[in-house]
Amino acid sequence: MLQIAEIRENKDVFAKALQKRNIDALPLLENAIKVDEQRRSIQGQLDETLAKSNKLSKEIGELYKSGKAAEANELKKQTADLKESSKQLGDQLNEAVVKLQTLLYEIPNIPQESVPAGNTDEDNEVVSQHGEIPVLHEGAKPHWELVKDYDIIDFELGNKITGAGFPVYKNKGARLQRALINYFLDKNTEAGYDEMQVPHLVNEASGYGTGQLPDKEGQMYHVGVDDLYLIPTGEVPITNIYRDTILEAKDFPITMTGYTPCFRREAGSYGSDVRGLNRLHQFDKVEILRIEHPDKSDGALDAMVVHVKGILEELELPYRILRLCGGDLGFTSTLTYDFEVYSTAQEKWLEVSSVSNFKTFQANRLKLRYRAEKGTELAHTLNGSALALPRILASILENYQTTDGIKIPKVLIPYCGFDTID
RNA sequence: GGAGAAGUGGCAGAGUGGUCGAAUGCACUGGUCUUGAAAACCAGCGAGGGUCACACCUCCAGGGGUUCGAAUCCCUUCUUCUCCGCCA
Repeated sequence: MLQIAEIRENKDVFAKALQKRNIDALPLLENAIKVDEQRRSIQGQLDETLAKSNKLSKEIGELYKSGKAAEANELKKQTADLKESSKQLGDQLNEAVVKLQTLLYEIPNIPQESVPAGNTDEDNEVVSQHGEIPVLHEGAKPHWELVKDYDIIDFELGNKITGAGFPVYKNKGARLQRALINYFLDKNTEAGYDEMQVPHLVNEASGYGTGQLPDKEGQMYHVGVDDLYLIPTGEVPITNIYRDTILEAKDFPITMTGYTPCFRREAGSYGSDVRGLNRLHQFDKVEILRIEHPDKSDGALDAMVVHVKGILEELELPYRILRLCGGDLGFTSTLTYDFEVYSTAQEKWLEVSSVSNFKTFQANRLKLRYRAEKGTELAHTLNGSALALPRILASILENYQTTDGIKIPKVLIPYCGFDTID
């Protein structure tokens, strides 16, 4: 959520930057400013009323103490009006605050200068491409056939137990899955990220903190009886560790990693995009997060990109890096790099990581600040996947297939304990 | 799940209807002293709104209520602790 004080000062700049998202934000911003003015005016009146009644109350107290009960009772009569109007003003203030809040929730984050203009994922800018796209043997198959042939992932079983999008990983498939999680966590902790193991269900406040609520409510599974949400990403619980926190400047940077399953309803998805492992209701992901001083967040994003590159290089998968265009940029992000791995058998690029700088957008909701020279300032938050499992798994299976079985990438062999799936 | 107790500033811990945004100690910051450090002493030190800056307003787990006035009384939710029960 943007800060109203910032909006007040940078209305036109913000509106211009938001054009990259193909929205005309000026009316939204102006409306927010208007409501904020109302809010401040009401607040002023309320404060004045409260100041008066505070003063009266003090006088009444002193009169009682000095035994002048009659005079005190006289003053009491004056408080009734004040009480009534402060109640009314309080209600009005509340209304204005909620209204402002609602408006602010609707305004997405300001894209950075470098974000390219564009509408859809076709307009994303390819920053770089790496690795060799392998030439597969005759009759190479997409992963959903391979997993059947080798009996390592069973979608039908998942259907039986739960429903579509909840696969069962079997034997070497399960082992490879575990290997990937451990490998990713090791890479991240070697790079200095502190490993966290967090709850997989979160409360409403956490959902608001990272921005899943109120707008993406439909994407999360909700446990009604206990009013808890299954996490759609580890970002939610891990970032919320620092909700309502004031850091010291020396605490920066805070770097964390964690493995969690992720649960997404994916309402409205269909077609070949959801085939096999391409889109699931439950999947595994290892996440990296950083909390940074505002001066350092741009550099931190670059460092995260380098880190994810390193992992993909080790896995020897062909990949490319995209800078998301304004139309494809997530609501809460100022700048996002997507990593896509090439699936040779499907002949398409699969997104395996998304690395973003949210600047103060999440921190404002989280009330995540640090002590600055004077007062407190909002910190910057960043996160990225390092990495999401299913599509990495899919591309390993597809790109490493041979007529003698599926080879395991060298770095994973020690984690798996085997070098071929056959 | 049942019974009881409790939730106050970074931490510890006073405060049970007015002068309390809150004693005191620790921690922290600045200063004096010292060759330097420690100790001692002096000063400062929560957050949010508001203002050019003050003033002023709000916040003592969350929400609601009583009262001229609430950290303090009442209701409710949450959390923690103790005992009992159940249990991976």
